[in-house]
Amino acid sequence: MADNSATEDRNDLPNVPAASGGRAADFIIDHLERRIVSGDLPDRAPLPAERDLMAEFGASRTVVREAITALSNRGLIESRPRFRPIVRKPGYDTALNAVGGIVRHLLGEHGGVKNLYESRVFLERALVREAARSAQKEDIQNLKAALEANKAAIDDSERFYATDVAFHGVLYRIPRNPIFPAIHDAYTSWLAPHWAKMPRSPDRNRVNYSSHERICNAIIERDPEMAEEALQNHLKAAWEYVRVTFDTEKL
Amino acid sequence: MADNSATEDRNDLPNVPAASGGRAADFIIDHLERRIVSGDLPDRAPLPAERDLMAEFGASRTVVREAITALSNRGLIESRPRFRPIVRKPGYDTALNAVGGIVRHLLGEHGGVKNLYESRVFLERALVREAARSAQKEDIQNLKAALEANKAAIDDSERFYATDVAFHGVLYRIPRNPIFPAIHDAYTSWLAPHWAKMPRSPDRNRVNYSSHERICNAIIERDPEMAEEALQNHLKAAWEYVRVTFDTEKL
DNA sequence: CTTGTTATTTTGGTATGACCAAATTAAGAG
DNA sequence: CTCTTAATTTGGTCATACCAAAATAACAAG
Repeated sequence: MADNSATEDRNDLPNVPAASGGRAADFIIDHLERRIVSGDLPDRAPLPAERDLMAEFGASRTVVREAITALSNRGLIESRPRFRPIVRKPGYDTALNAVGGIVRHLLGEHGGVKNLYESRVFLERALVREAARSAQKEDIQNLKAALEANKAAIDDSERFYATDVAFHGVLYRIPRNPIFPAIHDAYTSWLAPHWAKMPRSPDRNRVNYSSHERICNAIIERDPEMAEEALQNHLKAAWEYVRVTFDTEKL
Repeated sequence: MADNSATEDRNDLPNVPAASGGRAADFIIDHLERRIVSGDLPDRAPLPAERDLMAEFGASRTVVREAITALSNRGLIESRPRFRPIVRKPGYDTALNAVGGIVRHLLGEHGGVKNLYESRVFLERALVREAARSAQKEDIQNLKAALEANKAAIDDSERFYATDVAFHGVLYRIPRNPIFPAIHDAYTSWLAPHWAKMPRSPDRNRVNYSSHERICNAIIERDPEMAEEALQNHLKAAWEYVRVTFDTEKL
């Protein structure tokens, strides 16, 4: 029943005005985007079926489909191959996640990994400095707890890695700016493939743990300079370990 | 002439194996992605026509099109409405550019702008500190030049803004890590809409200029502490000016 | 032979309608 | 009330057709 009316509707109800420029999909994209961020389409809710959307917008499936893939690529919806797309309200993590693909490529060339890692060192140096300057009781608490967990995992390299990441994660949470934890997640996920190839051992873990301890102490003693130096040494040492895992190529 | 052969070909030449999972477009996406990063499809070259691509991959236009939009959303190709898509070899800038859409939304809610701005302040504090510690002659030179240009533009608020941005940009280039300039571009473009609404005047410019001068001097004198403080004051003052432009909403 | 104009042909944007296979849901058996 | 099994949605893909804007070829004028 909607078949013949479609061609007619276009003249009467320009539901999808060929918005700015001429792409009809853009209109749908915009509209859905708005409905998602406004919460009208709740997080984790399934997106309306494509056929429903084409009815709602008076557009062809082609266009609806295009809109959906666009939203998907932007991280606003999550679409597994044959399943109904799921609405994903964007967060800082989603944003950084969206660039994952490109970053992965960038890491493949030049000093990609090195650049990324150095930026991380740079940021964390500032973070520990900030921590030493203004960490709250709660932060110190978290730091100590993370350190403790780290210590307890020295003999289990896999668990050690997790607690290692968690320890650094505490640092990113101290400024209480949600952007930083998101960045931390991005760093760990992007660098993970390389870190995975790094040789691990209880011995090595012990060294890392003591570095963490040093950093933690410097923060507790409110010594930014020492904290920064401790962290820099820590990460520089770590770099030497990963570097060898891909020295076959350009470093 | 190609009409009837199409259906036949599918049985003989499965050019597009329903790759991993089931999305045919993924295959094309992967393939093109590879050809782009490998330089086979040179930067700024026009992408082959959709009809050619469907011939090459033995896929329908629908699929080819989907692949193209995906690549476009990932920032690997640039597609203006009715024009031939242009290949864009991804750089760090492309990556950050790809998240622009999401970020713009995040800025709309909560303390979005504040979070972003604070992260910027945080980063730049570290940058000036680093500059004071290890700026090279060339960097100082650039800094001075940028400062000079900034001074000369005090009476032209528009040009002043440009030179202001440029001055800060020099800071991001000092660590010689291409990630930082990209971040700078991202910051300025994301915050631009708010900055544009900020009241400007030669008086205000003069104040900003002298802040820049103070920062520059601290760097030249190799005083990280002073440089950091000068920058922090500078950006904090700027914040007060932008804050009023959107105090109607939640700050 | 360059430059400006006007047909032609490409090419991107959109719409239809049709299939298939996997998902989802409804119906029926145990 | 659970477990199967049919019936129906729904996403993925294809083929085809049109239109309008772009790109290009053809051609006229200076």
